[in-house]
Amino acid sequence: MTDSELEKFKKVLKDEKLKLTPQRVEVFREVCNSDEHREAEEIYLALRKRDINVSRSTVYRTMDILYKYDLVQRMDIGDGKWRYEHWLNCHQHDHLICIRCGTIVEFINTQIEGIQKDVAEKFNYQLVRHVHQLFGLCKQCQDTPVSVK
Amino acid sequence: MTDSELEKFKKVLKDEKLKLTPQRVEVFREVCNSDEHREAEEIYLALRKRDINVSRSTVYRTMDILYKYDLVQRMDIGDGKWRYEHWLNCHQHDHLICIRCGTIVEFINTQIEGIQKDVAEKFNYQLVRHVHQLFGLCKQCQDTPVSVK
DNA sequence: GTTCTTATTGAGATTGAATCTCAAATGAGA
DNA sequence: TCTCATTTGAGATTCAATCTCAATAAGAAC
Repeated sequence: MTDSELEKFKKVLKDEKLKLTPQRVEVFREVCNSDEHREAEEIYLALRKRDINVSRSTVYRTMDILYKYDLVQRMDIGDGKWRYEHWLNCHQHDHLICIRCGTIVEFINTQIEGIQKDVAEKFNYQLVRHVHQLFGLCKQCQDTPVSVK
Repeated sequence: MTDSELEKFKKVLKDEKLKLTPQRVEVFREVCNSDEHREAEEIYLALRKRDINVSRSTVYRTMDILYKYDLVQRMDIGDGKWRYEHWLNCHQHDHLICIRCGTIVEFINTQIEGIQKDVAEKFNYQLVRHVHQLFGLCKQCQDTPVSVK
């Protein structure tokens, strides 16, 4: 977590009249210091592993705040769990997801962004956000035979 | 539900050694005879409304079969519920979703399909499926002021 | 048509991620 | 330092989906 990230977080809390608590800072730090796409539960467990005591409830509530004020991005790959990734200083990107091992890779394609705008315009929709996920087998999983027990 | 749709369903059941039950046929009929994107619960309620008694469990289980054998398509718009649409004789398409009223519109863009293939290839992923959803405000919701109570 | 076997159904219990409740603790403005 | 609204933690609750299991029914064999 860089100083500027922390300052941005403090500013959001101040602007929204939310309190700066050690728990919120620790949750934000945990998210900033990882490039993974993790579930709330994984973030909670990572904090516990570092002997930082923040309740599950507070992790969920803090993730809601971070998402609401654009300090993290979240994604849903269809398994009923939100996955979070740090978002400050990031560019808009989409995801390639391995259906076997779960590896998530980010991709950027400006051409698609333009087409999306055209499609929305054609249907008279005012575009707000989008979800674009490609599911497949990563190289390693293509080359690894499925284990048979 | 056309005869050919029913025949296709019967063929799948036969091929997979699954039994042709009145409940399964009624669930399939209900899905075929609507162009909406509905949740399992909505399909269950629609059946009840027509005085067709199929349990909630059976609706869920039948939707699993229909999805598994490509007789319906399903989508997840991030609210934790699967939405199903009939799929036979349909072309691959993606969705525009109104974030206020929930209206779902389908769109097809062959250009994006090509780009997706390129992206997957670039990252050495063997593309299996994709999710592409555009969220925004439909024309009507743009023009309707938010009601204040 | 009858019998037999196995799959299917229905009702309710269970799961699991996320949200809610509420008493106790704590920021932060005065 | 005082005050008070906000936040926290622990456990209860929600809700879609899945599981369990006894009763039922499909459909193959005869």
